[in-house]
Amino acid sequence: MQSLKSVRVPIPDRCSACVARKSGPCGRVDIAAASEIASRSSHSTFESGTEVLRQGAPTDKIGIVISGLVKIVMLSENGDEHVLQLLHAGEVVGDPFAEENVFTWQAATDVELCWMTRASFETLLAQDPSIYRGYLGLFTQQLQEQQFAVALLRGRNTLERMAFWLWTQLPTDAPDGGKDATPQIRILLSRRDLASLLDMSVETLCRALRQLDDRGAINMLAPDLVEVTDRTKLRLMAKEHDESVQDLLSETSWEWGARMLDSGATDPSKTRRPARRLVAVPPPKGA
Amino acid sequence: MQSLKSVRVPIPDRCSACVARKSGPCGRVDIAAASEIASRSSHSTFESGTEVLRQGAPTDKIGIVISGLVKIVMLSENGDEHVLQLLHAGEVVGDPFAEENVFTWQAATDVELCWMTRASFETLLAQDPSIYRGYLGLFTQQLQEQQFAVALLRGRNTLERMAFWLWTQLPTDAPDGGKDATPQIRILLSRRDLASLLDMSVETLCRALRQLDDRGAINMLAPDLVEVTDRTKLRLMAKEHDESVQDLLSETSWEWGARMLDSGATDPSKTRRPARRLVAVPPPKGA
DNA sequence: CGGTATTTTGAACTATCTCAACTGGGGTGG
DNA sequence: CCACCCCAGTTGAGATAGTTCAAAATACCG
Repeated sequence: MQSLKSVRVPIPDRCSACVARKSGPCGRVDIAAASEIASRSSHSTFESGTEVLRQGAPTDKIGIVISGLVKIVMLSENGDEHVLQLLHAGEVVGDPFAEENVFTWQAATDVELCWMTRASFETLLAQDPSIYRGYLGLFTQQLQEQQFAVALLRGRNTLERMAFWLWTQLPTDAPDGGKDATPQIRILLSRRDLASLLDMSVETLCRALRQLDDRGAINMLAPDLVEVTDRTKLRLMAKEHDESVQDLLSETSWEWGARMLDSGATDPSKTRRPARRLVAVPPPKGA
Repeated sequence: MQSLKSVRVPIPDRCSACVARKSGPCGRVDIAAASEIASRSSHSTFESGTEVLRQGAPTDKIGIVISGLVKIVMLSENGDEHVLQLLHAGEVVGDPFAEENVFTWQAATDVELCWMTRASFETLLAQDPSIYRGYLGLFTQQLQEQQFAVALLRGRNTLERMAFWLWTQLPTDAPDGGKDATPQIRILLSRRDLASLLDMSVETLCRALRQLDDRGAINMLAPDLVEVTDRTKLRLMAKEHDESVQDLLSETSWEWGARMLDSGATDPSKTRRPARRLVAVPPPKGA
């Protein structure tokens, strides 16, 4: 609806600088398709806290995050909400293959989105096969992120989850540039949202942060600004032994296959949840 | 490698009775493609507890469950395992789009699988576009199941999770056939696996079952056989108010869009985890 | 049948939640 | 400009769901 009247023009201004061309789906399709997308999409903004798509509503459109943070929320019958996942710039809002939204998408900060109707999307998909590939990638990514969200919660206590989350928020770049520089993390989410994402109460979240501070892993400069004073300590407190995982997480790209957790020690003797103890050494009873 | 030498023969015996033709991916492709699949695939069996695909290993093949139960397991560094999901007949083992397996797949019972190398699979995909569609469906399904697994754990205490899981295991058919017949559920999983799936300790799992029995929702006929004496009570104890959800879960089909939880009451005032309280009524302090 | 593995029960312990009170910044209006 | 309120964040203390450890009961299996 903007000022685009031509068909198959070169990519319009709106898109040329867009994140979706770099890391998002638009970067994976050819020029013609990209300009098709451009002509069928439009931008809009949402204030922090606003509902973007509602659970149970028919899936009539999908969007790409241009800026800000979108949270995926599950509403339960009794009216409370569980934040399941966060979406960053370049990621997709809505589930294009479902008939009805399974979850609610809400703006976690002020958000700018690029919209497309589902009908347009499907037409496009039928027209241009190059989009298929981008699509599969899209899906792979969503699946992986969900898997990651699960991995975040399973087998870690509150402190570990907090540490782990901070660990994932660390800027990925600087093993060389700022080796001993202490990186800072700005927490965009409210305590409530973050607590919900990490599946703990707000109070416990505070205490976890405090403890990380007390133990010297971080330094709280302001409620929403954390300085990571000891990367290694943070990683250890996150029960994260594999240095490489954090890098993986920051790649929001289509490429990141399914590497992720690696290791390999498969002790076939125990499948359990708690994982408080390092390894279950059967107590040498008789001896 | 079996005794198939012809190309494009009609579907071989091995496939004609296969579950994958009904509910699985093979049912969604045309005859030619199906026979291609048949010629490129082969069966094998795994004993209960055996590893089918290993976390971290390159994704060289994928499979379809013919019979038995396969569990998706996440291994953590410290050596313990978390069961994330179960796969039934007709569902897909392995992640065809990832370079490396993110998780481990293990036989939860004795299992029969239909294998195909990833290379074969990709060739096939390139050859026959009808497969694409089935594939997207496949992915959608996997995504949804993961979402469901999350929904299972979030916002429910141990008893509710136990009840909810049993609820999902109820046979879907009988609103008419066996209205007041008390359905029985055979628990194929070991206590340990089930506990891990539901993210609780084995002991807590036992106690939850006991409590469901004591309160009259179920009747434990044997450790692995549960009789559901009161469907409604079970549903209520599962904090599941929507009657239809259970049906959805049993549809292992490609069709099941993204219906699932519905309701709609969005109280924008609270985003939290615990959900013990029904609705957060702000205490009328002054009045 | 005896031995081993699984499931179940019991009782102490603890991580996390809940409730309640306190803090501090930011706006508003007098 | 100050007094006030309001809200998000923080801290404290008691309550509790769920874990852990240990032991008994039951099922499984050659």
